[in-house]
Amino acid sequence: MNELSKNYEPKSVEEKWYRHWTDKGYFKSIPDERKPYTVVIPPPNVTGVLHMGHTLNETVQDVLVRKARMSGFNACWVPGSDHASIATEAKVVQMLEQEKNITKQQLTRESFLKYAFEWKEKYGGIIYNQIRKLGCSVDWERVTFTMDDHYYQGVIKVFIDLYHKGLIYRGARMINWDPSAKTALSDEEVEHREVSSKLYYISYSVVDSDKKDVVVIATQRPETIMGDTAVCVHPGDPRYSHLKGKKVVVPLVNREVPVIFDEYVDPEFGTGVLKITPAHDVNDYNLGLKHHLPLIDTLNDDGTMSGAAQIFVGMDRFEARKQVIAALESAGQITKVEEYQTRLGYSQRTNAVVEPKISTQWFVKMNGLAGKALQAVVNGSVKIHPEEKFLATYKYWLENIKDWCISRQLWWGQRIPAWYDLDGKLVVAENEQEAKKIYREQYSSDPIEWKQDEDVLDTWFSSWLWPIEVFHGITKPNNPDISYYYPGSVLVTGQDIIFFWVARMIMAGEEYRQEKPFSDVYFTGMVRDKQGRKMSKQLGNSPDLLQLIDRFGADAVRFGILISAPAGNDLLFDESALEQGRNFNNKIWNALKLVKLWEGRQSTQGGQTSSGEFALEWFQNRLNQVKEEVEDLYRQFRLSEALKTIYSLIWDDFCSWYLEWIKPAFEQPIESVVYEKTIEFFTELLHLLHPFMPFITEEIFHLLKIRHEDLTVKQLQVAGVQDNLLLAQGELLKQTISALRDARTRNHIKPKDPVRVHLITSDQNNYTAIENILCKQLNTQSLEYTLTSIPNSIALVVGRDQFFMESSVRVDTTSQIEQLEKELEYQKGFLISVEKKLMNDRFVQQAKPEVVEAERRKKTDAEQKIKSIQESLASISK
RNA sequence: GGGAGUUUAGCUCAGCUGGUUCAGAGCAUCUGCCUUACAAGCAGAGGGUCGGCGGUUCGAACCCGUCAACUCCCACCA
Repeated sequence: MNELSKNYEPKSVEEKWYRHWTDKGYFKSIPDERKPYTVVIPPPNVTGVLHMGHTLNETVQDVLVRKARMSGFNACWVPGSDHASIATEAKVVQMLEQEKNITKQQLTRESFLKYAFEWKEKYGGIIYNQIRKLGCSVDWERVTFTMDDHYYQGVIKVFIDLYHKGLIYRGARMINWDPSAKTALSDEEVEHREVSSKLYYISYSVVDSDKKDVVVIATQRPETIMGDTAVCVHPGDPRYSHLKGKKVVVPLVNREVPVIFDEYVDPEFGTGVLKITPAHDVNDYNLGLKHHLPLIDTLNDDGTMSGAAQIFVGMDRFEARKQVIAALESAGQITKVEEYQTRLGYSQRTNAVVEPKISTQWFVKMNGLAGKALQAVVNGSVKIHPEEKFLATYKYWLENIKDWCISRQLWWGQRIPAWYDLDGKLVVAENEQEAKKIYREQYSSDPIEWKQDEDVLDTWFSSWLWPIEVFHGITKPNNPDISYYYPGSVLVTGQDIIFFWVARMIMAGEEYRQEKPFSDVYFTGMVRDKQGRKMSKQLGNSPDLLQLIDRFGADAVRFGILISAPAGNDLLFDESALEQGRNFNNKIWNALKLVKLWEGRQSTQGGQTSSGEFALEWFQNRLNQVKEEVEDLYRQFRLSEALKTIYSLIWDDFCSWYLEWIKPAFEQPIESVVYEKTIEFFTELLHLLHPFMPFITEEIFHLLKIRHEDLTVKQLQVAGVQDNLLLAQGELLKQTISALRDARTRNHIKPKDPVRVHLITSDQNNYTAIENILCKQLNTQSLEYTLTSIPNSIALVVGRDQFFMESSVRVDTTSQIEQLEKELEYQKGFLISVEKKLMNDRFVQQAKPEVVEAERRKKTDAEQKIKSIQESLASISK
């Protein structure tokens, strides 16, 4: 036997096994006669590196996929990455400015895209390397990027299809404008945050009034007054009834605008007068439509004041606000300023304050699509975990959905396949030639100043096809892969993208495959730091995954993140969980070292047969029990529970109890039956743990003995039946050992000090099988049965039996009496409560028979125990 | 304004369809151990009236009501 290192060293092990697995093609999947288990990775954005949220998601997926693979499924996990249009474009622009001093305006579309693809290669590579280091069993031959040629074509195809179905339209609407990225955003890309602001009261003078009459309006955004085209009051507001038919003058620009009346206005708020800026507020826009007001767009695309504003042209809107306030103040037109809490919309990607703006964009009609996606979840065809938490949210969103703005004024993404002529006549087609052909057919002439739409599609307009197009299901709807792998099994993702992505994938699935994209959705929570804060670069609390793997090993990282992650709840990331994982690795490693000591040192006839037998049978049953529990936990997607269960089976039951029970004395041989069985148990434990910690389990699997197979693809055996009596006996044995050890500690008897153990029991047979184990664990020569109590000994009661521990160390009976009395009191109280129950007729009649039976057992048990304790007490007091 | 969730040991959380030998785990704390697998360890211990109040029930951490605190999501009141 070669020397095993003191501690487990993950680095070389992990590298070695990952290469071996991929060399053997274990993670590769092709359709066959087995049932598929399909998982598509939520493609990480190619904007950077994986963070802890990804780590959690990938780990969960890998556990499920590996478990499925070992359970006989044809497991297929598709890796990939997302072009993340706006996020990546913003990063590339930033990089170009900082590193190369190039602005986007200086570049052509083509040269910009070249830089963007270089970026994608670099960061995509980093991400894939991280996935690999983490041990994810993805099929590397299926790597997909959302801008791959086929994928690009698929997206275009869907756009054209929806356009022809009348589900995509183009029009001028009020949209969310990101002045930093200079693009439209969907509603979902806007994050609302509470901020302190001020409410300014501004007086507008009334035209043609005899007296110098004014109306005062309240606004948070004084800089928009240049875009005012009316002021509005409630028709029933007596304070303003005299304004009917009047006009007021917008300050600074001195434009006359009408006073209009609408019940939308809340007379209670502010002064009860609302200024109307239809171009820069959704409500004002709607009122403007209703009352046929003109639009004055006072903002440029970059958020500076436009020529239409007349004043402060070219100045950023926030600076303009200050200037407007100053100007109004010096004109004496600000009557009051109030502190005000409000909610502002921020761009999810650039963090710029979003401006409502009228713009011509492309939209998807959502009603029909949403209905199907709602149905799929409501009728249980797609199951959400944890359901209770997300079902209501999901339903509400789909029932109140608005049309989806899908065009983005960016370069990085699928370019909208629409062509316009000089007059704006448009044709949607796969390519320019096709478009031209259609144009000629429609208008019987060649288009003049023919141009393709400059915009690209929202990233999510490509992501929603992910479960289909990774198998080329859009571009080749009848190919063997899509028919075999679709629909997928489970989608594992963060709850933050339930609307962005999950709901829309279900829509696309129903629309293009007439079937859900997956059966289960497992939502992971958000990973926060120890103090509950979000992980962010600014706080510096987002650890680097590769560094963590380097320090703790991939298995420990997987263990740590998973053990603290109950489904759907946020988890607080703490390195101590990773340490726990690393320690667990060592524990297993050391168990291996122990077992290896016995290699080649077996005897066929040992002296500990009966005990050995008990230990073997007990552990076999315990193993069966846990296997069943774990299987059930998998079904419920309660992975952290499953891991905890296996952890304690290995650490406590296997290492602390079983191995100690069968461990031969120093330098003594082990009985060969016991040895063989132990190897078998160990192997089964590794097998159980493998989905969670693949590297160390594979390594030890091979170190334990020569194998002709690999654990990664070894099929799991179903659990055998369990003998509950034997399991109970095992528990009693543990309890007895602990109680006697406790007595030792309390009486300051060192583990090395020999003791004599006597006991009074009504059933000596209970002890024959475990006698040797007990003696070994208690460091005593033998177990001596007695009928009477032993004076000057430590008396204690375990189960129903009385134990007496004799030692050369002087025994302090007071503490012993105290403890027994405490125990007695508890048992008496317990007995009373049980008796009360049993004397209650309603309980006896109404409770389930098993429950009543259990209570009866508890009663006799308690009575026995009380009797034993009393006897022990009497013997001590003597 | 609407909706959802959380509240159990010092900390982070388990506790499945209500049944006191289930109030539990990990970490932290304390005590004793370098006992030839493991000090990243071993053997023990302490610690909670399960957010407050009320109810249903023979019986509630678990069901219902209510109050309080916290968190998240959604929403166009300037």
